[in-house]
Amino acid sequence: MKGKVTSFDIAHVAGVSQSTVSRALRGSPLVNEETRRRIQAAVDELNYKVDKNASGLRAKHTGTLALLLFEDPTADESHINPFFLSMLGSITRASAKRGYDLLISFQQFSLDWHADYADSKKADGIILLGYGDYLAIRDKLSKLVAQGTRCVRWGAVLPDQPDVSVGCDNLSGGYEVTTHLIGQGCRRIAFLGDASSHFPEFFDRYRGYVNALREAGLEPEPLLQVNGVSTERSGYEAVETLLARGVNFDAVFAASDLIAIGALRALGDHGLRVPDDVALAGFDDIPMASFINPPLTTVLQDTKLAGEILVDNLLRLIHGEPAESTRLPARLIVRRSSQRPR
Amino acid sequence: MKGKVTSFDIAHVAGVSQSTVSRALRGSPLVNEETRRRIQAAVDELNYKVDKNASGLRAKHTGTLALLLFEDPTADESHINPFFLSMLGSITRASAKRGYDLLISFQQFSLDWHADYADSKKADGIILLGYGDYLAIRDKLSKLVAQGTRCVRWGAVLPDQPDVSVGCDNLSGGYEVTTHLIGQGCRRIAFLGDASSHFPEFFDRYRGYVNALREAGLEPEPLLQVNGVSTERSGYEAVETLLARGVNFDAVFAASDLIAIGALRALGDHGLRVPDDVALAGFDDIPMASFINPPLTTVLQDTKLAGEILVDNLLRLIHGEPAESTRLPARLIVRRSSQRPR
DNA sequence: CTGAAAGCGCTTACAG
DNA sequence: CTGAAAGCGCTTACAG
Repeated sequence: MKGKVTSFDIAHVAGVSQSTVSRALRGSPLVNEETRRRIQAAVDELNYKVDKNASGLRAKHTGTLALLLFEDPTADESHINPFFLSMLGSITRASAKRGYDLLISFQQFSLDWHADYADSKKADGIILLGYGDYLAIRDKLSKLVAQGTRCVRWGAVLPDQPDVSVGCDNLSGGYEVTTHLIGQGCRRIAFLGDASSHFPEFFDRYRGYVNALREAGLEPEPLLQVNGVSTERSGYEAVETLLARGVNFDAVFAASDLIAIGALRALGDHGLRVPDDVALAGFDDIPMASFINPPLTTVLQDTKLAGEILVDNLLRLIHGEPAESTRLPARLIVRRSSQRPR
Repeated sequence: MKGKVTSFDIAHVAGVSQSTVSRALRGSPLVNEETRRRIQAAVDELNYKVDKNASGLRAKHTGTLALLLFEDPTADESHINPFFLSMLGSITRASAKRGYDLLISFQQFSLDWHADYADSKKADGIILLGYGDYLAIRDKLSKLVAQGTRCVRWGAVLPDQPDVSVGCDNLSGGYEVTTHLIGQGCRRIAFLGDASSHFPEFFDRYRGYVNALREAGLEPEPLLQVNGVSTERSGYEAVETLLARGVNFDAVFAASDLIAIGALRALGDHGLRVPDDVALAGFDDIPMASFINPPLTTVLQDTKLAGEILVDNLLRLIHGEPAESTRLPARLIVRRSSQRPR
């Protein structure tokens, strides 16, 4: 077909200079209303679109945001954590609403993800999303920020972090779940999930759990905590570890819903009924949580709000404005899995 | 900080011309091994990345693919169909593996999605994904293809379609589900989902259902078919419609798992047990399908393979090679929801 | 195998 | 309010 239509073609049709076309299209106030109208007419007629590469090259910004979804390498490759999937949906909508495109990329946690995006001018800023070893990426984060890369992270809000993050109030979430389990009469509550500063979100949930126990006059037992990442398999194995230890427990607080779902299976396979023999609770409120049997008690994180704040903070950074890390409220959702017979 | 590092900086450090740097980086065979090594060293040292905007502008391609996920406007806004989410995951991985970035965009079905992407040179080609009224977008598809836009679609493979698509064998999927239900002793099988050429995937599933019925000497009854889109709400309402019609049924074949899940709830709310009173089957095998109670009989579509073929076909189109529409096998997964007591 | 040079389509000072 | 012109950082004929 005929060559691509450029701003020069528009200029020709509208009887103005190319500079004026560019100004009009960028919404500059310096353009006469009548002129603007003529240009718009030509644009519509020729179905013209600004070439993003050219404008990006010249103006040094791209109008796109990059979402790096990094996954724990131990996770099952074929399924993405549903929780991140809903974050992804909400981030996509939030950026679209603000006129930005979203580039998405799945990263193995181990790879050199930091250099990839903003550096090559594909995006104006990046959003980091995923579970993983925080301590392992901390230095990269610092370097990124020092280099002037605009980035925001979904995850724990820590006192001395180098970057801007948005996360949920994991501490109070963990506290509420545990308090609820105690209220159901549980006294020996296991915690399934890593509990170290490598995984600060899980750690905060764990600390909330410890706080609740202590408040009720209970002491946390090391044998009741089993490390694990956010996968069903990990949850399944954690329960088997617990069982192999021969320790008694009347409730399981899983650090994520995926862990809880795996735990539920393992409990069932070992003849333990939920909630009759063991009360169970998770964290995240993924869509599946309300569909499993019994429906899972868990903690809802507001992904819609999170996506919007993440994008807003990133845009603020891009525009050179200050942005603050934000901790979103966590809301306990009680379902059947934790309701003990009285 | 110091200005951005460009290919000229690399040329300077490596002691060659900028053209040679560009050639080396693009993998041209015209570059001496030793020269290439020097250039690579300089690239590593300065942490240089090719500017995508500049290369895209010059070379007229972007190295990115766009994924347009369009949703039925009637669908619940906050949740994306889990099936498309897994397609999204597999498409993302497939494009990454082939060195392309993925731009994603959620479109309201009604909007002017066709013009948005390839036109503005943001992507080399687009992938269309989503349920929706096929007849309504057909003209747009034709126009797109006529304009020379490279695009592939996930969906029904139709005899006279203007574009290249990849879909599953919905006809045989529908046939197998229905045959299975008949094998369980069901004789009055309801079909929940639109059955018209507006929704060719559902329609093919319906036609498979009809074929299976006829083969068994049963005649499809209009009263046993209820229109609906792929949402839980729609499934819930479809069952209520069925009940309101006062028609007898001993099985429900839902055109998608989401519909089946809604139907399951409605059946339960009306005191009907699955599978004892009514056998139930869905389509898609979303992750939830195996977690609900009872686990759902459904049809598995291989999303991993689908994503790869979609991307491969699109790249073929981009490179000016011919690409063929592909129909993927559908596999019946029998779970408890359809197993009638004998 | 390598270099000098044109040009991709914009944006944005600069000069009216 | 508008135009002429420079230049963003590459790729790719063209000429050795």
